[in-house]
Amino acid sequence: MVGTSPKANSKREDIVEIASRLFYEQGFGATGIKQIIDEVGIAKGTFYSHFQSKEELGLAWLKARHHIWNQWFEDAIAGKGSASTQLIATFDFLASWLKECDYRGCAFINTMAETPNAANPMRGEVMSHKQKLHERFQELAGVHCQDSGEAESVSQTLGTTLYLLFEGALVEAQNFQDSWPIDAARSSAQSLLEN
Amino acid sequence: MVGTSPKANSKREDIVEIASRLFYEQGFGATGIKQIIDEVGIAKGTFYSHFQSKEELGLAWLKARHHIWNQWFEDAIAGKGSASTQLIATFDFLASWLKECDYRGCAFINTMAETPNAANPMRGEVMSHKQKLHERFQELAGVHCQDSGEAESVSQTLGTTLYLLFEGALVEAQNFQDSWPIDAARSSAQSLLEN
DNA sequence: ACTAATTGACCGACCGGTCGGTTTATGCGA
DNA sequence: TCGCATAAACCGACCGGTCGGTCAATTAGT
Repeated sequence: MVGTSPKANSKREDIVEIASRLFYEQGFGATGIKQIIDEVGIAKGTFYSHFQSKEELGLAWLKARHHIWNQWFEDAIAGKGSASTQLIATFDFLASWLKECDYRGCAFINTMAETPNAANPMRGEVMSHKQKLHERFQELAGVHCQDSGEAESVSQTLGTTLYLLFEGALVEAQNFQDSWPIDAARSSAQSLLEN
Repeated sequence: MVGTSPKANSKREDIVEIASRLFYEQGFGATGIKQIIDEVGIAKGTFYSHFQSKEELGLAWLKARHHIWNQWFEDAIAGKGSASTQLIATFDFLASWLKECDYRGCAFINTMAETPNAANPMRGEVMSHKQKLHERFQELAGVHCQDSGEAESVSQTLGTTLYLLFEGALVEAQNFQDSWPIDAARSSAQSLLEN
């Protein structure tokens, strides 16, 4: 065989895939290496031949999570018509995603919560992820303001406000284990978007 | 002496006080009993004569935190004039509090993040705290709407929107380790309050 | 036969929690 | 005021288990 037939996951990918699920469901700190290697079906030493440390695996998790989550986000708003329709669709996406994950919340926010040390590299991944999401909201708001003839300065403010509502709804849905905050945020967003 | 002169803290209060600081700064899961008793200056057995378990101490922490934080909140908005002025003052309070705690964020949100098990009693404390804060925002919004002759149905929506902005700003200030989200939320709130 | 990958026993440190023993405080009869 | 019994508070060694991480030995692939 040249190159292994059905392109099975590499062992490193297996580790990241399984660790990602456990880190998200249980938290990074609460998940031990033992559980990860048991579920992957490898020995401790094999794991440490792929990763220098648990933290390196944590970084790989967050990097992968960033891409997967962004994909979900973009898929959910793609081809939804106008920018304002897309912005509203982000709240529908939020509701269906959080319901599916049983209101476990955002991997990045949860990780930041258990990472008080400013020097922890995982913090950088959180900030970078949120930075890009914020920019995406501003981009969508920018298109909306162009569509409706608003000033550019307004779009910055609007994008940030919608982003804060999105994040607020996300964390409150987790706190209350219910989607009512998302419904409320969606309504607020609708009011903000109709001039 | 009748009743011990300067009314020194009871040992149980000492434990809660010190544990509260450590739980908040480092996280509940990341803080060990050992560190708590060392800093209080008591032995393990003494601790377990005051608390059945670490979780019971965690509950005592959150209950105490609820009262202390509410006090901060109320003190910061008391005597600020109209309800709309008070609502804006909540964002000023948010900014000064988060700066003071070095953007460690909300003890309840952080605890929820590291508590995926739905049966964990600490979750109830989080939900109860946030429920009351949400109600407080709705109450303030209700007064504002009365002042400005708005309908009652609007005040519910307004209170929830401001609450979501408040919480969103709180968690994003933590993510970015900066107060710009609070400034942005304050501006949004101001727009929402001037009809 | 040689190399690369994999193994799991093992390391010291720490986890939450228990328990038998010791110290300290109190009450009381004399 | 003293001696003593009782009880409450406190102590820290110790429990089994888990933590992240290492490494010499073994296996598998070529």
